[in-house]
Amino acid sequence: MKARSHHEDEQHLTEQLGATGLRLTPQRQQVYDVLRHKRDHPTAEEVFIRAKKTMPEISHATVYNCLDALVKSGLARQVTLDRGATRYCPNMHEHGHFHCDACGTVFDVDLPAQAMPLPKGFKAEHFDIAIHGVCPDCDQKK
Amino acid sequence: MKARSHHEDEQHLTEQLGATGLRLTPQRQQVYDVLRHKRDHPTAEEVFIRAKKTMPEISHATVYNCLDALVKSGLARQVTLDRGATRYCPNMHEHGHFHCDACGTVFDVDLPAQAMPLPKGFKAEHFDIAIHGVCPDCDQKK
DNA sequence: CCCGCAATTTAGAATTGTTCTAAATCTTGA
DNA sequence: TCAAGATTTAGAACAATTCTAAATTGCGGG
Repeated sequence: MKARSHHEDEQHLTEQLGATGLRLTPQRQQVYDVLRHKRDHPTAEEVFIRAKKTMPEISHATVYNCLDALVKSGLARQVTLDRGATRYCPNMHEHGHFHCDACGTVFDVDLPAQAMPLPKGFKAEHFDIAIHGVCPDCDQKK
Repeated sequence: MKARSHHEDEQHLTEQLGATGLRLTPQRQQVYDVLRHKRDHPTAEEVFIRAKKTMPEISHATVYNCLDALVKSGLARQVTLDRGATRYCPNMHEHGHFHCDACGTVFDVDLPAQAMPLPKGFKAEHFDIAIHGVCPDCDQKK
């Protein structure tokens, strides 16, 4: 994981958002910071709660707006598992998500960069790989 | 796709449910029939509407219960894409789901049976592969 | 064959997650 | 400085799912 200075970070955000026709606002900065600060795949609600700690006036709708903006600009990914709330992940490196059925934790897992062969004519834009199972910790505790 | 007689079908259902400690009820049969009849990855709501055509008294909660029962027993799979409602798929053959961003259709796509290497200690139970892109039809129309 | 228990279903309320609305605020470029 | 467009806000509205308590069903034992 390459570290990035605050300034570089801001510039990166501005660029990526700009390319999608969006602005960098304090709220979007804040939501992005929340995602980067604790990469535990929080739900929109969790992001809302964390963001409020340093930006108490931020609203629910804004968090959804910001998350959507980040996703559209390629700064974050949605992670959907089961029927629960959608989670968000700022790791844009190619990876999948391992969900531990015992403790609920979601882990990023590297994937072999393999071409996924699709039937003729299908144009893939994006892959989402979710794996369900038991993580090492929970497996041992059994 | 191997055809199955109604009788064989019922026996298969009874067995699979039984192995999970569940009974085969008329409602579960009906929900399963709905899934098998039109394999377009319906949401719980859509299953509810279709099931009511031949079983008008069936309730919302029962449809969720039946779908859960089928999933637990390995007779159907959940398909979660984006933030929308969860969809259901009676195809238990190993496959992934291609979602066309243009027309919204969900296609079953065969996957190469490849071992997905996981970090040490992780025990995988189940893989879910979702692919976003454009289907051949929509790609041509552009 | 009937009984009682546990599983299941039911209607509807409650909860949770997400989107919408209209008004206020902020930017940006002319 | 101003107008136009983007963004944020609070709260209502909507959608998806789960819960609840009561009624029904169906199997195993007597």
